[in-house]
Amino acid sequence: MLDLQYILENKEAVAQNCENRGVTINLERLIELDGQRRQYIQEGDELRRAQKETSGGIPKAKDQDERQKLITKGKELREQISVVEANQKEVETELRSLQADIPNMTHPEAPVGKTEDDSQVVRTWGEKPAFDFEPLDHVALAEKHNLIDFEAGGRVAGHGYYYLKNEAVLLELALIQYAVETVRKAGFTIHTTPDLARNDVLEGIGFNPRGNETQIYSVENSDLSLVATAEITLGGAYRDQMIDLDQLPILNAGISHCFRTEAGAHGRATRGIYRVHQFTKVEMFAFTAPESAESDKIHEKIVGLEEQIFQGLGLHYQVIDTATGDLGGPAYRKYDLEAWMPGRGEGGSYGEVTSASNCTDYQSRRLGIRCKNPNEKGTKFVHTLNGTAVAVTRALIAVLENYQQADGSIKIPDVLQKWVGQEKIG
RNA sequence: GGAGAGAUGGCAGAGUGGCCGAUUGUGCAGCACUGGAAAUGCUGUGUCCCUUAACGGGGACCGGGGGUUCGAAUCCCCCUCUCUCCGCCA
Repeated sequence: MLDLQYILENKEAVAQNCENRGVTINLERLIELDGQRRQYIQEGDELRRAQKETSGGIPKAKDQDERQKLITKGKELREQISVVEANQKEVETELRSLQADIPNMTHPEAPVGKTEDDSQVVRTWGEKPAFDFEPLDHVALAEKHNLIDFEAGGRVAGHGYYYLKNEAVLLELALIQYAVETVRKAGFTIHTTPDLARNDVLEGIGFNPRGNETQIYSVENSDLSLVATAEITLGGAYRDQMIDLDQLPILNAGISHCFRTEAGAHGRATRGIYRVHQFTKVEMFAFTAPESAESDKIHEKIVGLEEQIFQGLGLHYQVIDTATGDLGGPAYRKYDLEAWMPGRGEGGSYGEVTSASNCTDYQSRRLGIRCKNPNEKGTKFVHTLNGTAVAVTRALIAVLENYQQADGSIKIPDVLQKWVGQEKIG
């Protein structure tokens, strides 16, 4: 969330930003509540001061009469304080809820626009493969080579679940190995992380574990949810921590399963494993010093690594600078890689394979992740960034569809062969 | 799952109802001493909120939440976490 003081001092900019992002917020109400809150704080502080004075005078009271008077006064003060505190709490609850609804500010260079179509292609790499035959989509390819069992997934867990089989399993493991090796060489510390997390961690990262539109599976009779990404666990790992400035940037990466309800996504193009309820992902997560220049630099590094991974796989992609209206709440700027998927839609189309967000201090403020500069007074919230190294299902689609051959076989990308242990499927 | 112990400032560690926002040690910063250092001495040393042009003033915070009391780090209840032992287990 944004800093309350910042919101109040930059009302116009915040309002304009919400407008650009297509988010409606009630700033007037927020300002009103802030005023009420200040008033209650002042009243409460004054009452507490009086209470201290009163109770402090009791041991020094010169006689029983004065003593009793002070005790009576203290009782009255206690009553008054509890009323003021209740009012303050009520106001703060509403205030915090409004505050949490305000999205992060936006990078000045991010393209302004309401929808996905306003996003900009920053650059492209590689070329669409030229087939002298009609390419199949990944579902047909998987069926042909016995790589994915959707029926069993449906029987066991329902629509949106699947079993990988045979070389698809080897490809999953190889993609993970390849991603892990790449980010590790780039200085990221690799982790496996919990697949569940506390709800307040989810909220701190910017996910809402409840409600009709939630993307999150929650565990009944607990305050835990299945994670939608290791971003949640990698970011949450430093909850309420103070990080030394000289330890930054911290570059972490994690392998996790990702669980998504995909509520509200029914009826959209969801053939095969493009949109599923569970997949495996290698995620990068960085904590940086709280300066935009610094987090911008790491943002470029993360996008660069994503590109390195997809270039290594030999997959044509475009880099998208996401438009304001399509940014999630925590993102200050977001780049997506969209790889070419020859079997997607009519005659192929680009499909999102990675996403890299700079969330500045939006997540760290709510998670309480701070750093201290020994040369300055006070503390600051660190900046956080996240990016996909490899989301297995999406990468798998791109590999299968781009590497299909005229003879019906599927070539294994060179960089994965050492882990898959063969050069082609079929 | 059962039994017990614990959670206090960067760290260590006192404190069992008012003299405690907190003794002390250590760490850190500054100053003195020194050719320089060590040692020593002195001074300072948290976070957050409200208020103020500023100096300053006020408030909250002893794992978290509630309660008792005129007054709580201290007493009571609930929760979380950590440690030890037992059980179970990949």
